[in-house]
Amino acid sequence: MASQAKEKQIVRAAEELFNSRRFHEVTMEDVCRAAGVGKGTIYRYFKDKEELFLRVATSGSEELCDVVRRKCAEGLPFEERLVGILIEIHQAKRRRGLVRLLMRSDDARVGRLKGALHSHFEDRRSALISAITQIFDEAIREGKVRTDVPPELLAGSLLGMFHGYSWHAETQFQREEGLQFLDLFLRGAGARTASAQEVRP
Amino acid sequence: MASQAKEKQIVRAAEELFNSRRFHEVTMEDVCRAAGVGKGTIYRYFKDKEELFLRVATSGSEELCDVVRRKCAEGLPFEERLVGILIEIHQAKRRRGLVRLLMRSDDARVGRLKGALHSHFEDRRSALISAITQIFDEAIREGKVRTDVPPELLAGSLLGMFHGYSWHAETQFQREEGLQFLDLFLRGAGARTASAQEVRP
Amino acid sequence: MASQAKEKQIVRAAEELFNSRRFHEVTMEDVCRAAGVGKGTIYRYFKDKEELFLRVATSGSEELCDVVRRKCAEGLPFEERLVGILIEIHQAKRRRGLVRLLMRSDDARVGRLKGALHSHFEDRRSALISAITQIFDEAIREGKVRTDVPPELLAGSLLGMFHGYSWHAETQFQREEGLQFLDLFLRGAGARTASAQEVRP
Amino acid sequence: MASQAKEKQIVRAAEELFNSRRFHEVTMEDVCRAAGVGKGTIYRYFKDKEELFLRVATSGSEELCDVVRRKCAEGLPFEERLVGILIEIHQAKRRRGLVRLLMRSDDARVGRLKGALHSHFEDRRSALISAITQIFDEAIREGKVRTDVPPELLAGSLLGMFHGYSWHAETQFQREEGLQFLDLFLRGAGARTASAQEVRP
DNA sequence: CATGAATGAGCGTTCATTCAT
DNA sequence: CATGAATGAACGCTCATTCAT
Repeated sequence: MASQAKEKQIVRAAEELFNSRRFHEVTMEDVCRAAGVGKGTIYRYFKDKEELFLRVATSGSEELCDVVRRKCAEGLPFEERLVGILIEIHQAKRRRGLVRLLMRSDDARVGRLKGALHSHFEDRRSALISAITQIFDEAIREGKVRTDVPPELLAGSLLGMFHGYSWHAETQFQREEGLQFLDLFLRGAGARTASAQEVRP
Repeated sequence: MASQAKEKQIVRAAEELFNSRRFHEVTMEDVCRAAGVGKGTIYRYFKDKEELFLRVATSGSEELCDVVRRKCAEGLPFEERLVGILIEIHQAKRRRGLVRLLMRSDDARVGRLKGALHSHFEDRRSALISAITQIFDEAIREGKVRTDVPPELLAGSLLGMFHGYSWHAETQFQREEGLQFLDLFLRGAGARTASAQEVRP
Repeated sequence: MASQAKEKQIVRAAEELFNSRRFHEVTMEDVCRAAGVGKGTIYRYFKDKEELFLRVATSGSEELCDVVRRKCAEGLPFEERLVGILIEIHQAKRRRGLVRLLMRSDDARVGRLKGALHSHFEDRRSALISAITQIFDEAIREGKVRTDVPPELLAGSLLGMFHGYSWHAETQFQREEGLQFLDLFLRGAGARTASAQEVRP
Repeated sequence: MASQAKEKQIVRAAEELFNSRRFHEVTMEDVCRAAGVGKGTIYRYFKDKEELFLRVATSGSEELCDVVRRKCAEGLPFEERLVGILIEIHQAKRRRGLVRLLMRSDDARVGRLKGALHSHFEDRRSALISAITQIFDEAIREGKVRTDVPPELLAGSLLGMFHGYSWHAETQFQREEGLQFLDLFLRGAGARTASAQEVRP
């Protein structure tokens, strides 16, 4: 059906605009011009501006969640899977700024999304967190990760630290950087004492 | 001078409103009603709505920066100073939602603040980061922190991880939780091997 | 021809809608949904919304006029014919609110109908009035009605009084009520003096 | 207070427009232009277009009711009072077309006025009817009017007949025409028989 | 200085109308 | 012919901003 395509067309145009300007700075006129459709057309697909915004926000995150879940299921060592996920997240952040919302859903904006949409959005965040939590669950069982911190908290911390870390690496983020970061996360910022160093030859 | 007081009055009222609603959902009428001043009065203190918003955002962060800088200068062990700072940040986040901007100034919103105000705002973030960076500098000199990661990156990572970590601890965050978190940050999420554990008696 | 049927289908649907909502509250979408036809189809039968509205208004009145004219031609005593007409009018008002326009074509709305359509509509009113006027003409010739008031004025007055009178008798209006009303119209509201009463045994 | 004046200014401008065009043909821009005020100003006084329309409709009728009530209280013969009232109504209809609504409040438009405003409007009509009803009450006590028709029905009929009658006398309507009309109403349209004529010498 | 009534540019939204299918 | 997705002119309404009091 052609309408699927047109909807995507609108979402994509809106995405770009919402990423570079604030909600109230983006006019529906901007969106329809950017999307190359008539003004009324947008309203065939979205009840109002708010719904369009929400859709843009959630659509990005949905895709990311799918990719992440797939990565989780891969039969690789947990470090490799985490690095893969981080790379995906980093790319998604660059492509679609709104995914950022996912990483800080305490945002006032998200807090006020209404009803079903709100929970749908929260679900996305949970989905991301819980996908990563699963990896930590396995890693704990394998004795690879400390057991005194709930895996969920580990997942949240990983995501948070990555957000702060990748701040400086705006350009690209590939396997190598991913491993560096993971080393910081897994071994900690503390100095390695002589004997501790020996442990990891 | 009375105007100082009135200005604070307006900022405080606006702060509360901007924390619970989006920029475009807060009207100047709301602000002046909440502040108990006439509508025109606001314009004696702030050029326009945007400037008011910025002021609210920056004023919160400015206070936080001051507190953090003071904490940094205290002659305590670096772990204690970090915990003190984290507690302050946590409280500031609860009091003033806009401080959150500080912790993720990659936010599209901040990215578009104009001219002098933008850099002034960026400065706040840098101030926070660099205050913490200083602590890490010292800690590196004392051999307490790993040297293969630039201290600035450590500061960013700490802040980020804290953001993710404290997400689950919405209620309160005191010295004890601070130490737990710091342990995670410094020793990492990886499992302690037998010999490594011995190192830290 | 099928188009005749489809046109009627549309008019009937529109009729119902225009009776319960104002012109601007009825959308063409409402009409086509109610009529069970495509949106574009309406435009094959009516130039625009205005024309549809007019057609609805006039179509109701046209039917009424036909019935009234037929009643006029019946060879009954003039009182009986008038009562028959009133009953028809009353029913038409209930069925099709727009007939009301007929009875008060001074309505601002009617006053602005354009060109040919306007006069066509005015014609309907005239038709109604003149049908009744004919009856009065005959009655005057028979010496049954006062001669100092132009029959046209009598017709208008009858219609008007009936409108006010029937206001209270929303439910039903049959021969008996018709005769009561006619008595008021013909003998007047004034008290019957003793001798005057004698006159009508 | 100046706002009273400005409100009246707006109502008057709107009145003129609503009298010559339909609700949906009058734009708020038209109104504010005609009233000589800014667009936003209207919204300080009226919640929306609907409320403005309602106000226009009711304000005209309120004034008329006052005048009519005053006329009712005058110590004149009932015929004189009725004529006075009719003249007022006629003038009001010419000045303010919306008063017409009063005379046909079965209008779909009125039927859908919401809540308090609806009843307020219905009240006006009742007020008009009941003022006239009072006159008939008195006249009945004086034996001047027939007793077999409820005075309320007489009032409604009078108003209705007058509406139909005055249709032809668009120009002016003064005491003389009033008496002619009243004669029709009181003595009826029926022919005066010889003896009946004698009764009223 | 403080106020809030007044303003009007500009926005979101609607809906009559068109036209490719 | 019938359809309904697409259109965009036009509208109601908001609200940041001004300025007379």
